[in-house]
Amino acid sequence: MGGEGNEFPPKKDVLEEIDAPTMKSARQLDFTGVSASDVESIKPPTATRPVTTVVTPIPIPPSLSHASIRKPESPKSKPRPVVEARDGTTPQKKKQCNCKHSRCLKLYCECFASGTYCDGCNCVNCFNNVENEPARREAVESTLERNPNAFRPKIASSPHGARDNREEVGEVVMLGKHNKGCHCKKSGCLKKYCECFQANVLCSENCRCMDCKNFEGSEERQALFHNEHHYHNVAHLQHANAAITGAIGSSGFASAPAPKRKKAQEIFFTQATKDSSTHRLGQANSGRTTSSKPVSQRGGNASSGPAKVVYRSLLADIIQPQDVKALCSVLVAVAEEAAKTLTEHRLEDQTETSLASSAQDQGQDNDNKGTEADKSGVEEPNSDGSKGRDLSPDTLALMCDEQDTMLMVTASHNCSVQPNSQLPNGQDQVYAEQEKLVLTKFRDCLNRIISYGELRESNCSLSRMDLESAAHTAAKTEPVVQQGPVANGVSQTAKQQPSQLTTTPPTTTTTPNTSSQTHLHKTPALSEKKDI
DNA sequence: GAGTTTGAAACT
DNA sequence: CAGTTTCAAACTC
Repeated sequence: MGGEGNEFPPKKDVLEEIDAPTMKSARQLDFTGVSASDVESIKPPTATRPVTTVVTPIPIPPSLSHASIRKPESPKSKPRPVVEARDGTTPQKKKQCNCKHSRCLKLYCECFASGTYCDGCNCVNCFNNVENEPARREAVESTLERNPNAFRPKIASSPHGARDNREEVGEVVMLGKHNKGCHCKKSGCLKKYCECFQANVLCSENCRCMDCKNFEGSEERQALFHNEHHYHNVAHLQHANAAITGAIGSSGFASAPAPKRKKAQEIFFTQATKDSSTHRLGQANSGRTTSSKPVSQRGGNASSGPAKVVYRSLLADIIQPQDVKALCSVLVAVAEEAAKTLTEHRLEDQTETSLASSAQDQGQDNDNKGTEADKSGVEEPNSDGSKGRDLSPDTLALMCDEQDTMLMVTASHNCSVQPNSQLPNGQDQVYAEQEKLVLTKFRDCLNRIISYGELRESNCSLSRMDLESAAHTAAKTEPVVQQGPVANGVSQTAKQQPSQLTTTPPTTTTTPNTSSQTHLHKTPALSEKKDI
């Protein structure tokens, strides 16, 4: 009838001609091909596991069946071929189903859905076995009729290709995405209810989930992984990273505090259709307020995450991009100044000593100027007219870096920092001195930031103690001071510090916000700026 | 282990 | 296509 039944051949007939060419076989191949190979290749150590039973895909059977089917035979033969699912492709774990009402002939049944016979399952009234092959076939047919992709792997291999190394989170690299996408509403896509999460892939534009936290850069997700897998070392490293990114903080560069980001990002990057963007945005919104963290966490499922520790750097929101820029400017200025004074000294010395050498110096100096000028198309970031007169290579390097970080420009060739190759006699000493100054300055700045972080930390603990002690010893006289460790000079400053900190409950480490930002501006880095 | 929650699949 | 129901896994207690 209607042509080869490319898509939906009349069942009965099909059943009989299945092994024929048409789509059936194609489907099978697809199914087996993908899942099998993928799975096989990805399958972790467990691959060793007795390749037993399961393995076979086969939503359909005739020809294949004999080959692939190992039969249910051994009811217990395979004690949960577990494969912790976190392998990047289709879940690929041969689990034992517990179906009761579906006869294991619907996609509800994992075995059936994965194209395998039930084997050693705990199902009731199971028809997903050789004995009931006819019924099974029929079921397969109708399932395919409903959804031709029903038996195809749900996870498409790395569509984003590039992502690879970016997101490792101490976990298996995430590849691919769910073909259909999930539709989660309450799980935040961080529980196994979520098919994406279960398959260990990030949610994608295919998803229509709400309040999704299964995206690249999601703090919740990372925290989850850390907690789950005890990645001691990695965890530390990533904590550090978190601290760093957190410090650079909300505004300027991506990573803002709001998780729901990824999707939006994806949209931008994929220049996505309005469509998807609305989706994403919708999600973002639907997922409770933007700064939702506190809210969503509490509001969330009672379970609210087994230990959903969301790490937030104490420096979060403190350092703004403009601060970084300012710092760079400062350093450049320092370098310039140092170079100026130092070279002057040097010139004086040299003129006194020998004319000959000075002549040579000048020659090279000119050369340098030439090259530096060349290099520094960059050169006037400060625009204060001081022109990089004699900017050292290091300074130039700094400037290049500055541009790099601030403008995300690949300075590649511009930054061809020639080490210390042909430097005139004393020149390298000047550079060395210059470098020293710059680094010192930079170190100072970092120290201040660090101490500010410590200060904040002590504030937090103080406020915590305050709350507690306030509850206990209400009208007592200043109990505080005894803060253990950091108390020293810090505690004092701490008191002058943001009242907000003392008022905010411990949980609110997540809400530094505006006020704290302003603090920063007058705290470490800034005073620095003023100095200069 | 029982009960609840969740989201996919199936159905209308 | 949207809304509802069914189902089994995931999760909680």
